[in-house]
Amino acid sequence: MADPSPHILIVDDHRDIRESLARYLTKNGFRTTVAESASQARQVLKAASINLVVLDIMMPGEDGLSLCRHLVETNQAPVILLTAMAEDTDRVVGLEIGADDYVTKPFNPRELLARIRAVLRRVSNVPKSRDPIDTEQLAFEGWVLDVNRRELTAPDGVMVPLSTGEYQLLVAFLKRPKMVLSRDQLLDLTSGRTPAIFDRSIDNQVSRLRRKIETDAKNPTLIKTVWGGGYTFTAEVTEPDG
Amino acid sequence: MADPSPHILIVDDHRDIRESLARYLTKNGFRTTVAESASQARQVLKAASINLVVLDIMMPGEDGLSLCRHLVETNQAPVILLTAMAEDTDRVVGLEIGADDYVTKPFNPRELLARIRAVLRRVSNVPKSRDPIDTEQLAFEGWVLDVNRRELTAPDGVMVPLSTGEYQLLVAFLKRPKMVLSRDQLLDLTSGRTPAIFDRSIDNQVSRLRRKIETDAKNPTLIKTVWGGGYTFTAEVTEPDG
DNA sequence: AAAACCTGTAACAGAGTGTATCAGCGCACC
DNA sequence: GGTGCGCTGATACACTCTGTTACAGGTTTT
Repeated sequence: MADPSPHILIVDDHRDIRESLARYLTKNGFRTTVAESASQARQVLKAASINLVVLDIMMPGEDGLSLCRHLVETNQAPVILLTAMAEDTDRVVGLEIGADDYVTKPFNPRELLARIRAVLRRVSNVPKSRDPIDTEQLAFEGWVLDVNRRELTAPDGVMVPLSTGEYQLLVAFLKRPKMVLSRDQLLDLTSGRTPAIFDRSIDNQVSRLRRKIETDAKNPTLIKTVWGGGYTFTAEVTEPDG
Repeated sequence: MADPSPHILIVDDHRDIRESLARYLTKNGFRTTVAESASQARQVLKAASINLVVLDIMMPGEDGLSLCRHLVETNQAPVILLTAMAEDTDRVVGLEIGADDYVTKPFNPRELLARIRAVLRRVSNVPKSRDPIDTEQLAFEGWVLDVNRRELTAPDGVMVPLSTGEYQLLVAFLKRPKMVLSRDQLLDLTSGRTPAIFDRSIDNQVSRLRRKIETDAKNPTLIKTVWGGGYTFTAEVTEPDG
């Protein structure tokens, strides 16, 4: 499969903007998908592999900034924000949150196109400089996590492959060592799912991850349970390469 | 709650940047304090122990560079400079003065986060806070409490796992050795609950903790009952690591 | 000495947690 | 386009944790 065209997700509650923008981008060689709300966008992001999100800040329901924050934190895709007004506040907040660029409405579609290309060029050129978690490796207690290969090397040299879910869970822990993370937080960080009432999936993933990284699963030392609170990753996290 | 995270001081005259940055860093596990001017920053530096300063160069009143020079000369804390424009001059001057790194606005907060971590790693003199509970371990009468792992090692080398409640209770005692703590105080310190009238939960937790750490539960030597007053932790608490 | 109060802890119940098991789903591989 | 396999969420059940209650002491007050 040789370099398919980038897939852009357009999130805007205005039908006009969504569709004309989609048409314009498609005509310029991108694949596009549209969503009219943040929740719909989350659906799409789960189902399809998205290379970039064009996101309206002002939307009914969940705010664009909130979705943006989620995308950045989970490192799912670069984001270009659409702001209704040229408000410096929005711009600053957006960039602080981690959006890659922003465009003020009404915008020239050619300008947006240029910025999309610029962001895609930037992230493909420097895909590893975005966050320490994206860089080479992480280590804790003698373990080494190869972020690219998604596998662990134990202190005794044994290699442990991780499933996608286990990897995401471990990364969520490594990003926030020594913090107590509730099941809802972890669910959001790993899959972006909305927590159901009787959702024990995080418990299960923790159990599976423990089985792989704890020497004694009955007395876990790395992932501690905080009764009534969630879980904590207790080890010191370092970057052996820098 | 143990909080061993580095303490970052953010100095910027723009409220937006100050606060969103503080929020972002806090969410990523740092303690933060903000200051809107160099003079305010000097106040903070006198009062609190700061591990790193994020400092805007362009500010009304005393210049950021001037404060930076002062910090470097007195060796108080590493500095990361925020420069409004990608001006090479500023960069050179800043680094010559002795700043540890610099970031140009508008900046990606994740980049700043990465640089903060890099600088902290480099100086690696992240001093332990003065609060003994923030350190890795505590010891009393031959016992060693591993704060991160939330477990005890008895003088004879036997490991004793603690439940969350027992751990919190023990920490509450260790933080205030030789003080008489009422049940209400302990309840607040451990769970933050409002004391009910016939609340015997602390009695029970004390009983359970005694069963684990006292050699003779009938004649407790570590946790003494103060009749009509509460409980006291009597042992000397030390920090084996320093 | 009797009454009132305080404390220790066993016993219990309800909520929280670990994990075996299973079914559905996606995906690679014929 | 089947087919098999691994992954993941749901479910169930056993087990743990913790607040409540009850009761047997002990201590103080009257």
